[in-house]
Amino acid sequence: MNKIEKLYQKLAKKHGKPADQWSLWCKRPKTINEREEVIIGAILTQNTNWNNVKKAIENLKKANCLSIQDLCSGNIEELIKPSGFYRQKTKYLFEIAKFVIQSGGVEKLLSASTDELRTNLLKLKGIGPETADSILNYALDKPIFVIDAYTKRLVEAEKISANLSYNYLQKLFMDNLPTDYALFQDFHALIVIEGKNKK
DNA sequence: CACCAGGAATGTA
DNA sequence: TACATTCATGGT
Repeated sequence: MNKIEKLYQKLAKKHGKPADQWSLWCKRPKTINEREEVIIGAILTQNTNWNNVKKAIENLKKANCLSIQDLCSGNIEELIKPSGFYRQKTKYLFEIAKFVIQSGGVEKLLSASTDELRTNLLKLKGIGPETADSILNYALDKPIFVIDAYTKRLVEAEKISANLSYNYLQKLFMDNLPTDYALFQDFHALIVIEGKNKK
């Protein structure tokens, strides 16, 4: 067993099943609506505490705007204010909503080529590597490993690698794990839980 | 009151 | 390629 697999075993044993938001993000299978909620959450959580994102999602839900279609019909800017950066995030949400609709909906994206989809997502304003990969892995069940600030901190702390660049770490994790979207979902969730846990 | 959270775009050198 | 700055709210 390599270092990455050992790390997973360690975290899985320590934390068990992911809770909180992760109970939705790691749910299998997900409904279309749940997948859309994950996409929206992936934008809202950019550099933002999940606690604030929850408020924004709750507001969207109450206003019946928590879906790709309904997103476009409400006063999103007011609703998502608690998640911060609300003006840009409003634009970003419209961008991704338009993209999903023009692609034929989430169900179409489920059968799309991962590489091609990733390239197209990265062309959208407001979608960088982490958000693209969160959407691919958590919303669309694609076998792509998400790298974030917690992953980098943990890799550094565990002295697994000195190179902390996004692409390098993503390849490192994916090369040392079986290609399994569900494993990737759980593992990344555990990394974040571990990071929050020891602060 | 200061700091920062599961990023990304933009500008500068 | 490598940094610095900006975007904004709410928790600690």
